[in-house]
Order: sequence, then structure tokens, then C-alpha cells
Amino acid sequence: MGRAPCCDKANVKKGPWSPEEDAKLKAYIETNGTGGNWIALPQKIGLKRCGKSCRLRWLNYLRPNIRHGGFSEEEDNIICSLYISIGSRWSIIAAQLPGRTDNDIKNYWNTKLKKKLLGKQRKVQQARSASCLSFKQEMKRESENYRVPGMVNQASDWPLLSPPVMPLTSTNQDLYLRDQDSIRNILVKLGGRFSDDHPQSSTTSTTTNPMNFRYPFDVSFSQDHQLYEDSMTILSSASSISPLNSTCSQTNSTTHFSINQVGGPNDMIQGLDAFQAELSELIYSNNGFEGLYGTDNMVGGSSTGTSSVESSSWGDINSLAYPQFVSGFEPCQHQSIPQVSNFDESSYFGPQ
DNA sequence: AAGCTGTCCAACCGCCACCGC
DNA sequence: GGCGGTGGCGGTTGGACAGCT
Repeated sequence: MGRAPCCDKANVKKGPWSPEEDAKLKAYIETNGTGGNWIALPQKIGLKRCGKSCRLRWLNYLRPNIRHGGFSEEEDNIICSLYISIGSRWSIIAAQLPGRTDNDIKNYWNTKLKKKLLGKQRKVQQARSASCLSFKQEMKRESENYRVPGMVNQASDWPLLSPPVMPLTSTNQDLYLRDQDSIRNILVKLGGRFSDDHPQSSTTSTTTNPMNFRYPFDVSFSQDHQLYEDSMTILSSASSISPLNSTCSQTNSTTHFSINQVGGPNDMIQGLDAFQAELSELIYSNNGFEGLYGTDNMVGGSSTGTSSVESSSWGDINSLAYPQFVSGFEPCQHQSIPQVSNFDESSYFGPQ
């Protein structure tokens, strides 16, 4: 037996809202509020609409200070950062963008941002394939020089894929730092505070990795419950993308996070789904977020320029670069910090 | 001008979490 | 603890519109 419908579907109007319906709903809510019961609201004001439909209409369209369209580059960055960190948690993402609704952001992502990023991803992929080919040839030469009896020469069997494993060079250290800044800015917007902003903090925790790459992040959050929950979710997820490990402790009024860099990009990739991983790799390997925008403005610019990218289905993406080596990622809720699992190279590189 | 195709976005659907009883 | 009602959320749909042939 299925669950009872929330309203009598037979007597409920569907489809676009008329200006009269909008006016009725808006006037009522502005004077009386929702009364805490959306289901009963349409009956009260004589609307033949489902309560859920009223709620959606109010939240996504009639509510004051709603902005539609015209996403700025900064908003793009925030959306991308948060998508990489927490996935399609549109309501949380929307909470960081005043005046934006989750529906708007979701639509914007699905119709524009995703394609924009995919376009960049394709370019990177092509560049990678080219560089990987020359790397293979180099490896082949090297292996011929250093052939060990009984050792299989695997170089020639390598797939035309470059792994999401990047040594920490001075270049991508900069990229890490730049995206640390992105995540950091979001955390600050969430109400977080970094101990290196306040050197007097006694809980500062600085960890040095073998490459002397330092993440002196220690974040304090106020105790606003929703903010706290959201922050925990985002922060813990952000720690997945940002090769960090997180620990947190709670005092009476403040939650402290110590985010310690413990590994390389392997850790970063773990815990993300395929596209998030691709996206994050794209960003880290392609000039950070700036690399996503470059000089060709694919959004809002040449909308007529229907590229092969735009016409391809999103389903292609997940099959493009990486197999599903990431699974079971659960965003951190409350204080349970997820432990990253060991990177399974065989599942990444596919059958040898 | 007409038909076709692709894009955008408002709205719907179904699932799940929460809350009060 | 179980149950029903409700709110909230993310995924999906379908109609309107624009651009192309």
C-alpha cells in the first residue's frame, strides 16, 4: 500500500501559476504568514493548489529578495567549490548565495555550469592524452635502458589515462593554496574563523607534509545549529577535496576544527564521486578556478555556438576518465568524520 | 514560413527526515 | 517504539522559446 497523497489530486490545479493565484498567495503570506501548515494554506485562501506547490511557488518565486539569472563569476566559483565539496546539496549551496534558490542553482548547474566545466574537462583530457603519450614513449626508452630480468615492462600497457595523482610540485602547490583559499572563503562565509587570522588562538595546529607544504588551518565555528551542521558537512567534505584530514573538538560555545594535511592528492580524490573527482582534478590541474573561465566565455556568450560538448549527454562524463573507484562516500554529519579508504590503484587503472 | 532541434526553467514527483501524538 | 502528517530536498519532466535549416 502506497502512502496517502498529500492532497486530493483530482481537485488540484497543476501547471503554471496565474498572476491572480500569485497575488492571492503573496498577499496572504505577507499578512498572515504560512501558519506553519502549507497543506492547509491553499484551502484557507481558496486556491485549488497543492500545499507543496504553494510552498514551492513562494520559496522559489514570490518570496522577497529573490534574484533570478545573472550569476556572477564569484557565484560560479562558490557553486563549483561547494559542488566539489558536498555534491548536489543544492539547499546548502543556496544558503551561501543570498537571494538564490536551490531550484535556480540546480537549474543553472544543470544547464550551464556543468557544460562549461565539461568543455574545459574535455580540453584537459585531450592535453593529458597527448602528454601521456610522450610520457609513455619516454618510459619505454627508460625501461629498455634499465631492464631487469623477469620484470614485466608495464609501461607499454599503460592506459591512455593519466591518474589523478600529482606530485606536489611548486606549481600545483600554488593551485592547492588557491583552492584552499576558495574553500576557506566559503568557510568564513559560513561563520568560520581561521586561527591564522587570529594568531593568538591557542588551538592552532600546523602540520607539515613531507614536501613542507603547510596547512595551518584551524577553524572555529559558532554554535548556530544549522550553521554548525552545514559547516560540519562542508568542512568535512572539503577536507576530502583539499588533501586534508579533519578533527574537531567542541567547547562550550565554539567548535574547533583542525585540518591537517596528511597526504597527497590521492586522499583528495577519495571520497568523491566520479564527476566531483574529475571536476576537482580539472581544477587542480588546470589553473584552479581561473582555469575554468579562461578567455572563452561559454556561458552567456555564444549561446548559439552549439559545441559537441554541449550536445553530448551528461552520462558520457562518468565514463570518460575514471572508473567508479569511489563509493560509499558519506558527507560528515555532526561530529563523525569519515575516514577515507585506501586508494585502490587496480580499480583506478582498470584491468592490467 | 514551416518544421525541426536544442535550451531553459518552472513545476511536479517521490523519497526521506522530523515531529507530535 | 509505531504511526501519520508535514516539510524539505533532489531528480526529473514538459512546455515555452530560440535558433537553425
